[in-house]
Amino acid sequence: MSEGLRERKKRETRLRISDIATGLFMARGFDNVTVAEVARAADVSVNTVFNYFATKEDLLLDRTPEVEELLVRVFLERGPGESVLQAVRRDFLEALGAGHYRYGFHEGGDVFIRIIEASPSLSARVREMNETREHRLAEAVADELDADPDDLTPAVVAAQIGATLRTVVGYAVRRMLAGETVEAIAPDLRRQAEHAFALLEKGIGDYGARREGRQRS
Amino acid sequence: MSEGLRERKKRETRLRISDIATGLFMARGFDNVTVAEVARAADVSVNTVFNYFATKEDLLLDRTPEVEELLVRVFLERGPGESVLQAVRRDFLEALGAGHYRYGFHEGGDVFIRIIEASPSLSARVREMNETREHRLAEAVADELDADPDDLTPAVVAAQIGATLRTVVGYAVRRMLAGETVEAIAPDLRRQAEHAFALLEKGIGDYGARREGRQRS
DNA sequence: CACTAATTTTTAAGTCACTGCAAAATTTGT
DNA sequence: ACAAATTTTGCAGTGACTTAAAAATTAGTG
Repeated sequence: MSEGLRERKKRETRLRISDIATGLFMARGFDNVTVAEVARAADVSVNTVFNYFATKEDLLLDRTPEVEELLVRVFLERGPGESVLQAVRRDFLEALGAGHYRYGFHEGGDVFIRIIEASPSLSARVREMNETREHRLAEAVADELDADPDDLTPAVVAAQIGATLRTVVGYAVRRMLAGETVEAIAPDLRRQAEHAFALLEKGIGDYGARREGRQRS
Repeated sequence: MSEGLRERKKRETRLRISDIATGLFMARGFDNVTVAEVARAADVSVNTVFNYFATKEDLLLDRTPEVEELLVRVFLERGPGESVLQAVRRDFLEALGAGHYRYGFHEGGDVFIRIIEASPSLSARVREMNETREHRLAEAVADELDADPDDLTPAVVAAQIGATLRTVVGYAVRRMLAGETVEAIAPDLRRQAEHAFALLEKGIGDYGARREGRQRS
């Protein structure tokens, strides 16, 4: 009784709609494709589309939950003695080195970036995503360090880390929009990231560092 | 030949629409008021409303340009030896002390905050505003220090300052939504701001400090 | 004042995301 | 095979926003 016909069909339909929508968006841009077209191409009614996806933006940005939890995960899985900032920087650089570009959403290359950058509503969505990503991190940090509810430090640190990350990613985005590949940018990007995080680290110090002999993972 | 009838009427009409819209939004919330209602109350057609304001959000957030240039102005007018961060912090604390709450948009008290917080599209607009505010600051800093185009430092610093500011303001907003007045929050807010900026300062140091004998204002 | 050009306002018709609801189709368990 | 639960669809909105052309207003000139 792992999965009934109903569940399977739902999963398939959802995936089909999302895939077809993404394809159309890539081919013609987000704002030049209507939900009705997506529905027609996926052979469902418009209402069914909205049954699976709350907004048109969700058709493309379906993995936002993962992105929003990314920093929390990195924080919770950080090594002994590693500070919040150290963990994020390490994970970012690892991702960069491994070619897994999880910080620029999607491994699809610059196609997604172009779609998002060209659409105001998608850009707005990404900003929202960044915000909640920082809020989640702040929560997690405050929680694990059981900080005083009136202590803004977790929120400040999370926001500053998020700001740094966004700036560095923004740099990469700009160069990718100019036509360069991730591989071509990587060395510069690494340098910029190290510099940007260093700028922040001297201020944050070891705040949030997990104490030795108390680590989780 | 200071101002013809036509210009005066335009100015008046624009102001009337904006004022009436703001009044309606305050009374019944942003999403419970249609543009058609605003138009009817202002005794113009819907198209005239859109003639003056590009979006419904602009009916309320009409002063965004000022907010977006705020940090640039503070930066450009900073005193001798004062760093970017020092200037922003000083201006923020001055505003707080003087009761001029220009960092929490509008002196109207918590009413605006409530309207904005209750409306997703307005919140999105505020996020966008914050972003361009940081971009403007980054531009101005890079410009005045004539930084290398590949130097991310101005952008990183601007983003981190913006993040800090947003966090502190967010703290105030939360307490105001809980019913407290600005005056009641002020002391805590001051302390939090000093702490948050201190957190950042140790990392930023004197970056962006105007060199002695070279100031502008 | 009269008359024309420029500008603003309105009217009308439409697009598109998204909602609510009831009917129809499908799946499930028995 | 039948009834209950669930999913899909059709239909009729709502509301922000666009476009284009007609109508009203204002400006400038003789």
